Amino acid sequence: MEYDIDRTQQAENPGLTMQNHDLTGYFLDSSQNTTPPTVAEMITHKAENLTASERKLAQALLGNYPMAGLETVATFAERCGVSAPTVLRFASKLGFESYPEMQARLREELEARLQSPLTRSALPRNRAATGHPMGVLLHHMAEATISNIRSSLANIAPTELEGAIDLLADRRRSVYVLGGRFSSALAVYGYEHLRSMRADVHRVAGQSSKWTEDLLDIGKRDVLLVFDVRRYQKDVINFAETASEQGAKIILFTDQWLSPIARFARHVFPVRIETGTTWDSAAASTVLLETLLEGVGRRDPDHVRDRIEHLERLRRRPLN
Amino acid sequence: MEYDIDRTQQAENPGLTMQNHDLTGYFLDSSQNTTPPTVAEMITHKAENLTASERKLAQALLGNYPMAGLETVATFAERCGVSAPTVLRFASKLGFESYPEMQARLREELEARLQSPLTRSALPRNRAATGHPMGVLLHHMAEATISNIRSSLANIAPTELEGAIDLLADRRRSVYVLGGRFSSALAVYGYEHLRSMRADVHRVAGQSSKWTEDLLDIGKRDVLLVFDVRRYQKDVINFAETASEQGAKIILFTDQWLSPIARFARHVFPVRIETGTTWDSAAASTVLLETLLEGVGRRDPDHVRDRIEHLERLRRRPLN
DNA sequence: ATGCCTCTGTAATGAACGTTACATGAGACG
DNA sequence: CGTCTCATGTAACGTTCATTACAGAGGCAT
Repeated sequence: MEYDIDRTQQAENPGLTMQNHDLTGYFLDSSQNTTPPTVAEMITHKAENLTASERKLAQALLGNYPMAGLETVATFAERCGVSAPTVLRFASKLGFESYPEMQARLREELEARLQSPLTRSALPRNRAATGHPMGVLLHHMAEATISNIRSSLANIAPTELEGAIDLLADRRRSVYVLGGRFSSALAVYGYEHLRSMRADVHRVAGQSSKWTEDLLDIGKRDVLLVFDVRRYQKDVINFAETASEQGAKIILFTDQWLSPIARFARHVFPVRIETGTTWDSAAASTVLLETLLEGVGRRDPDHVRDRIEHLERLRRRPLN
Repeated sequence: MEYDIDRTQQAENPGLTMQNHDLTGYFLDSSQNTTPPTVAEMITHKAENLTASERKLAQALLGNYPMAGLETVATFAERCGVSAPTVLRFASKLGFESYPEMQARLREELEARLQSPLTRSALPRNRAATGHPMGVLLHHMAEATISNIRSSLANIAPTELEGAIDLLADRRRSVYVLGGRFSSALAVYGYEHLRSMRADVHRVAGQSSKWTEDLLDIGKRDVLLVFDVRRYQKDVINFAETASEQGAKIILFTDQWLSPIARFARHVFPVRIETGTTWDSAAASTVLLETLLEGVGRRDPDHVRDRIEHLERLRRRPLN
């Protein structure tokens, strides 16, 4: 949903430290060569300058890449029959400030590699099949999204879903729905459905300065359904935090790197959002939301049916 | 220099001490299963016995599997908003003697997965089999939606998509976005994206009596992007008809039975919306919309990039 | 409302870690 | 043969880690 200029997310490790949302550097150098070199590349690049012991380390790392480098200094050194300081000198010679920094880089590479097993392979396969570029795009988006849906929903614990349903189906609780810039569409969608199933559903919308008024009423019996994917929005986070402090139960839809709201949330649903294109996708989130809503509806089908019938009757008699 | 076979140095007591965590039933029923259960499976197995905080950890780990579990206790805890001891209790409840032991297991899984190049994403396979009703629902929704996406996008003519992209990417045209009750979420989503890519995008929203004011300005150079699925909304149809009479080009997202708007529309995108549940699904429409938006973005990537960069710069300088 | 019990965070502790300074050893060249 | 240099290991340091004990908080049944 948020524009993800930096499609290959290993560049700045989006979730761990969401420190700077500065994307200027990316734009300026314009070319597509923005991904930092992999550790493997760094090794081959520096290969000639390595000493004998360091070459042993290099070979071991490349041979069991990248897992060997994710172990402790002592273990890695022991495995290769060298001492700990040699490992540190090795890392430093590659250009890292510290050993943990090298590990962080290795982890990022690994994460990127694990995240898109299907996404990456989807595009090359069908290029021949449909000659038209738009046909290719259609197919790519379909497959990427399907991959996201599969892996997202497979990773949702049924009991977790059930817990969220319990909260939303509890008619004694008020429900507040909130989303960020792009995820507000999900908020709208969830709001309209909940509204058709139960009373006392509120949408937190408009200028964020007006949200404060909603905070007035949120108490410990209430539920906040909030959508927040990268890049996580400050105002949304603050709202959730305050609501949490006032005792509200929070249900969070976010991406796999977890919005900071996850800290206050009672139920967290991480969803895959990448499609290998410029923008992130809301499709998998939509499916999960629909699943959640369906679950809410099934909790008390009679009540929902009566309510919708009532609504239909009212619609037939217009106000003006 | 030789690799140490016994990589996990705590293997001195291979399993003697983990008797108290009862896994016997689990091991026995799975026939010739010689490989130890994955951590993911252990989580699923113990899901019901987990406390609220522990469930957050479980969700986070499954959502970013298995990298999240390879971080330090403190980091993992911080990300999920729980304390370090909770993480340790979580690991212990899963049946591990210590946190590093769980990490070792995760590493082994990862290593095994990396070695086979055609790694099927190991995760999605097992969840549907769990008898939990919510697990069944999740699986059903996922498969139904996937089927919708496949058949919807396969039936979209690439040239039709391209025509719509041409209209939306043409910056000389104004764009108006409109949706019905439930499809307004799609309208919001499309609006926000278009808005970030180009100027002169308008959302037709609020009370339908106020829509008339928008009609004042809509002329034959303009584009109406409208979402209308069953049950087709009278006010939306009327708006589209009038816009059409004033010469606006209409792009319609609808379901396979076609909203009446299809008769005035220049580009019609019918999407499957049925999932066999109480409500229709917007997921396939979302994917198609995202495809369309991606296409618009690619039409003039430099302009989009500059615009977003500008937006970022403005964001960094808040108004108040 | 009251008391019990489970869940959860705080704070302290010992161990393991990455890191550094320094000593030792091997090889190169005069 | 001596000395200089670079590679490497040893040992000690401060830091960060996982872990544990304990006390407070929150929910639930009575």
